[in-house]
Amino acid sequence: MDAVLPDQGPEELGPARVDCAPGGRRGDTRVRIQQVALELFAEHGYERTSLREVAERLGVTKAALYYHFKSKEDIVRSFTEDHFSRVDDLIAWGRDQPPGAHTAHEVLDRYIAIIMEGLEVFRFLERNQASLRESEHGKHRFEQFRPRLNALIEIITGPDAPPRSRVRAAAAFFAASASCMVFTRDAPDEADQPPLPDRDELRKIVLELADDLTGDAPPA
Amino acid sequence: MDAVLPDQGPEELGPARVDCAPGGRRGDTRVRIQQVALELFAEHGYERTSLREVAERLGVTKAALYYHFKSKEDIVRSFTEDHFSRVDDLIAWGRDQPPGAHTAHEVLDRYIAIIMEGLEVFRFLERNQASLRESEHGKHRFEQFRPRLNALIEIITGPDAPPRSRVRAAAAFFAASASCMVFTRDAPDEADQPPLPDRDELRKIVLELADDLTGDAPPA
DNA sequence: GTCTATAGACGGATAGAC
DNA sequence: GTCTATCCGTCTATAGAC
Repeated sequence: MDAVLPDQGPEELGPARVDCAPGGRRGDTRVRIQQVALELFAEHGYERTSLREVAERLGVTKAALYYHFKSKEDIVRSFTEDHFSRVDDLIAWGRDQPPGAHTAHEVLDRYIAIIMEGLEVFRFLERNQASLRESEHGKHRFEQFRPRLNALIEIITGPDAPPRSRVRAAAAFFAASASCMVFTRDAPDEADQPPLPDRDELRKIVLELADDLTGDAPPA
Repeated sequence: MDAVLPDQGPEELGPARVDCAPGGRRGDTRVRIQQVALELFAEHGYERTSLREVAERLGVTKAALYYHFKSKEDIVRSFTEDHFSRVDDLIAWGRDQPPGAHTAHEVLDRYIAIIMEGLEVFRFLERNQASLRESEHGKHRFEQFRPRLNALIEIITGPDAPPRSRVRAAAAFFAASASCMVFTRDAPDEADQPPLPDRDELRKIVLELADDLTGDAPPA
């Protein structure tokens, strides 16, 4: 309902991930809610996960969640806005750079870094696109992928690029993010036959592949 | 609950799309339900779309839907199983071919054809991954993407391929399907600034890009 | 800061008339 | 084949005690 949200909790989620083992410190309830909610929303789906389940997993009641967050959507916003901010910052940075292959490479590299540091959030966004598209009264819930993708494409290709260049640039971002998701262990229980590359290797492979997509000459 | 589903309606959904203009023929209620449900599930999300909405859009009542389909999930199954069958057929075909670059190219080409002919279904699957992951009692609702992706990768790369090849093959499929989705008009209302390539051009661009990802030599 | 209790709405699904 | 009416479950969110 409200347009502005003036930071309504004790502390905000840090750089993408929080470094706390499942030990026993207190005062971190808000963060624990975010972690559990993100995990369940990504694994079982936003709509299919009730706040009762989140609360139970935390050993509290539903009502406790409403002390820390004003709604279910608000929990989502709390861990997605950081991710979107990073992409927005990247777009702003990219627009300030001199156009060319070097900037394109740098943007892809930083984009991949954002994805890999916020993998859980990205997984959630990917798998719940339909739930996040629009709120019940026609207003946008969260700013969408599309405008950001277009902005990133334009940084890579420059303005008024031919369709082929634009599609390939888009493909680079799709391939990069999807590859990071699929070739990273998701739930520990899944028995994937093929062995996964470690994260550094994966990152190198993905960056190379994205460069191949954006860097080459027009067709013969 | 039941494992087998012995075809429980008048006619089954034809090859991906049905050729009927919005005229006034009858006896097609089952197909109209599928079309409307698919459209709403893809646009607003599976969980967020109630059967009441589907029925209202069709000018019938909820109960009428239950004459044609035994549950909400069953509607989804009716238009997704055809899509998955096509992919499974492609996998079977690919395994019968002699391994090599030519087969890889053919598989990618046919995969892209499947995506582009069933774009609405694919859009639905993509945007509702979380809803389709598992049913409430731990059983798989629909066979998943992952095993099929692995099978396709192995056809492209051969068995025991190094991570780099596997990631690039996967990226080819991701990039191909996502590009088809994004560079095809979705809802007619959206005002996309950049002009879209026509479908034949898009298909050529996407196939070329997928070939680039799978076809080249190992790194220097 | 967390609890109990409940309001209030809406969902999927079914029974049975026509 | 479609309708009316309804059952029963679950959900988000809130009120108010401690």
